[in-house]
Amino acid sequence: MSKKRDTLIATADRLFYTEGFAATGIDRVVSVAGVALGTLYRHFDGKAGLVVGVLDYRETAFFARLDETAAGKEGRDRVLSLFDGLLSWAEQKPGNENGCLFLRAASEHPEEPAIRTRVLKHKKTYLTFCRKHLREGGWDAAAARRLAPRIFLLLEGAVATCGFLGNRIAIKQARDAAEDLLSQDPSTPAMQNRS
Amino acid sequence: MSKKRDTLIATADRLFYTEGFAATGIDRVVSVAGVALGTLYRHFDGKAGLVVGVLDYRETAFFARLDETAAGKEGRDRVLSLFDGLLSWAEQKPGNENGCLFLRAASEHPEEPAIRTRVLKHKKTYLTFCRKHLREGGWDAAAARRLAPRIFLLLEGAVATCGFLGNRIAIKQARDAAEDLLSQDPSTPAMQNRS
DNA sequence: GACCAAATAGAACGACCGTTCTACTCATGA
DNA sequence: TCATGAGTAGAACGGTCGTTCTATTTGGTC
Repeated sequence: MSKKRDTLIATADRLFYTEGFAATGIDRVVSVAGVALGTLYRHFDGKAGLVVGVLDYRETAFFARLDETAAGKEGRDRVLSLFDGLLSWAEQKPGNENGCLFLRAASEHPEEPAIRTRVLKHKKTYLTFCRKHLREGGWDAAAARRLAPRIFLLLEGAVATCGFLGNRIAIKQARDAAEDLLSQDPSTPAMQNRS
Repeated sequence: MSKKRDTLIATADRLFYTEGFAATGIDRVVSVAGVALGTLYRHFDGKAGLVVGVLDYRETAFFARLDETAAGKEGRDRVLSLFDGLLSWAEQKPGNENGCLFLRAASEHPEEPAIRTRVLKHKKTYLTFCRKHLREGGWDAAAARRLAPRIFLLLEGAVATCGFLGNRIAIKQARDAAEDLLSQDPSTPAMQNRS
């Protein structure tokens, strides 16, 4: 909508991720963004509102990237593409190995209901997103419901360990584990076709 | 060593974990601990020193718990006991679902070398710890080196998702995945015994 | 009893924080 | 033409932060 608003979100997103929420002052955000302080308060409900705005922006961009990477893939590849999309997202900018911004936002604002509920909503959406890709990959509803939390856990584990193992290795480990997990499960589409 | 020092660390550990590092002031720590401000500065090199002290304390307590849980277990159970130990650690106190304190410390102090190197050291120790348990469970050096990062990733993923799925479910998912992963690997001790 | 290290309370510091407010500019459209 | 809404610069606010310092008291140990 508003150009200034977009600039503020993009700037805050970058600063929050590289320097942390508490360590990034509101003055710093507006100064780097080249926007007046009053403008920020016109668009957002204080700093907490800005944080929520950043998370909204992140979520749509992230899931769009995953959908983009999954386009055209079928069967097991469609599920594994979640890891490929995550890798492309993580390598978007150098130094993108500081963990999940949503979890960091929640842990830095334990008493901010607006932020915590926003993070919870994101994780719920993420889990549903995994289940949807399993369905689209050929798994039935029951299998998708059973396997989705495992895929989700591997994705979250990959992000958490990126800072230590590096993006490439961490996500590859998770992807390989997911591959084993999918091919070993008795309800994989391949097995269903065989019977 | 010093009783006051221990009290400060235990108090800071609790406050840092439940409320975050930046949100927990030094005044708050000494007030809750019932210790004078000067005493804190006699024992620690400022707030950053206190953070490192807390991480040191956490690491020894955590690995001690894992070793305790692994005692007497053999083969695959010895490796899977890492997840049981993690669960018992997480359920030690109610509300212990706020992610890994080490990763949170690193992400809240991006420009504090003492803290970041301490966190890096911890994760390296953790990975080595996983490898050691694989060796003690009967895997050879090469297999342990190959499987350890995967076990590590599952453990980290479990901690990351505890806040969303709950301790019990998150750790169970990770444990089950590890079980599949170990039994599927061609170099498991059980397979070696069979040949 | 004298000594010394540890612990205490509390003030003071400079710096930064998030937020609010005022006064001014500027473009757009009725 | 002028009313309106968005943006700007900058001051001011009360508060909190981490750190340092002083002055005093405790608790053992020679």
